[in-house]
Amino acid sequence: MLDIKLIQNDFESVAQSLRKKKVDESLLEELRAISLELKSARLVLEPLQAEQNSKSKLFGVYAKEGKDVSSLKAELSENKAKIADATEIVRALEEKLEALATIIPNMPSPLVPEGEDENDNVELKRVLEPRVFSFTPKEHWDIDSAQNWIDFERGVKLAKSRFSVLKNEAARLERALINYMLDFNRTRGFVEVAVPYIVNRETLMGTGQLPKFEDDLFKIDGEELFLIPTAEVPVTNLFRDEILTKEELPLKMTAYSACFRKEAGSAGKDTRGMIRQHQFDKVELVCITTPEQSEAVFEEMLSCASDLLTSLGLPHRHLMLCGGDLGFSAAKTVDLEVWLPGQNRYREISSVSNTFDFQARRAKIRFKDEGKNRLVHTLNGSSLAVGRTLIAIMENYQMEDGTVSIPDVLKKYM
RNA sequence: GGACAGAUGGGUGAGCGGCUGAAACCACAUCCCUGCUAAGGAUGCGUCGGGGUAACCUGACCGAGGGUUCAAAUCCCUCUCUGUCCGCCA
Repeated sequence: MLDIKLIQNDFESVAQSLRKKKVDESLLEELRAISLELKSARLVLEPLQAEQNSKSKLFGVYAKEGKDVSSLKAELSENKAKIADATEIVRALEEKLEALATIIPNMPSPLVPEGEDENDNVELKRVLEPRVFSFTPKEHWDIDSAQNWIDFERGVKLAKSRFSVLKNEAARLERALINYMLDFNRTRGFVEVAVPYIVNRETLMGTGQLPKFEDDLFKIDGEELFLIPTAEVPVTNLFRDEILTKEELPLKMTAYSACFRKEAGSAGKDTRGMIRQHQFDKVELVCITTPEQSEAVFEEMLSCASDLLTSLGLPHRHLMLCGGDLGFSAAKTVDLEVWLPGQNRYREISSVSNTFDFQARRAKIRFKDEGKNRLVHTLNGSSLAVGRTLIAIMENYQMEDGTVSIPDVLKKYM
């Protein structure tokens, strides 16, 4: 959620910033109008409440002293009706404000480049040279070994399209990758946590998936519960409604989880292979920091994910997302794209974002700083999407004879 | 799923329909003492918001939402969650 006060006091800078993200300015204008209306409506209500409070206290005193209270009682009853009207006005405005404030995305950081979509993202750097093949590398589903590793048809039989089954080395590689990534992150100071895969509405509001993106989530029938689209949701919300101490920050956490996404907007995209599934495994990084720490921690997370790819021998590049491609909650995002020789292109495998205080304001995560409560910054990043890492290994480590070799660092995990 | 009990500030935990935003203790912060010493003493200390340069004034909040009342943490209703016992089950 954006800072309503900032919208009231410095509308132009908020509007300017959100233009980068292609936000409809009329929404913002409306939000400001309602917030100001609400302010004046409260100015009507509160003196009435103050009057009611003080006179009700008097009532008690009079009654004890045996004085006549009938005229006072009449006044109070009359005032009570006024309060009811004023309260209704305030309540309705609060509801409107809430509805609007929760669907407006975060402001991009000033460092975020202008741009419409993914074509305007800015490449920051490339790490590792793609391997030169003496044969034409195949896409992962065409590699001979894959016939024995991934069963797409039976995944569909069990659930529906965009589900698959891993077998043999692929199943073991998946498990090895998860363990390797968690251990790697632990050496970088991230504390491992294991969290629920099903969460409630408040939790999803906290990180920004709700109310706007309910269509992207799998909802449990008959319950107000949803399958998590990423471990970012439960891990960040661990501290919802809490006031932390400055000393315990930054909190650096890592979690493995399965992730569930409806992929509502991507019909027909990546239908072949394992790139885009309804269920996938991911190891996530989540950090909670003071505003002063967040930029440095962002860099730590980014290098953690990038070094992980490097340690696996996977060529990749860093992309700074432009305003138009930035997610709802993010102020700044750097994507890591891994080289897929079979597809002959880079594909997203990790995304590291700083949301500044956007999620913290929604989730009410604060810390005590010299007696004052301040909002924390929250950051999240994948490290890495496990299924895509598996694909990347298959395509980058494929041999001419159709087998796949295993990166050295993973051998002890297999 | 059935029966009962409970939900109060960072924690434990009092709370009679008005004098309670809330005792006490712990934790924490600042200061004092250093002949009660792994101690003693003083003061401060909930959250969010409005007004004011400031001292300060003021509204809401005691799981959530309704209701009764001039007045509700306190009474009534609904819901959620937690605990205990029973049932079921990894």
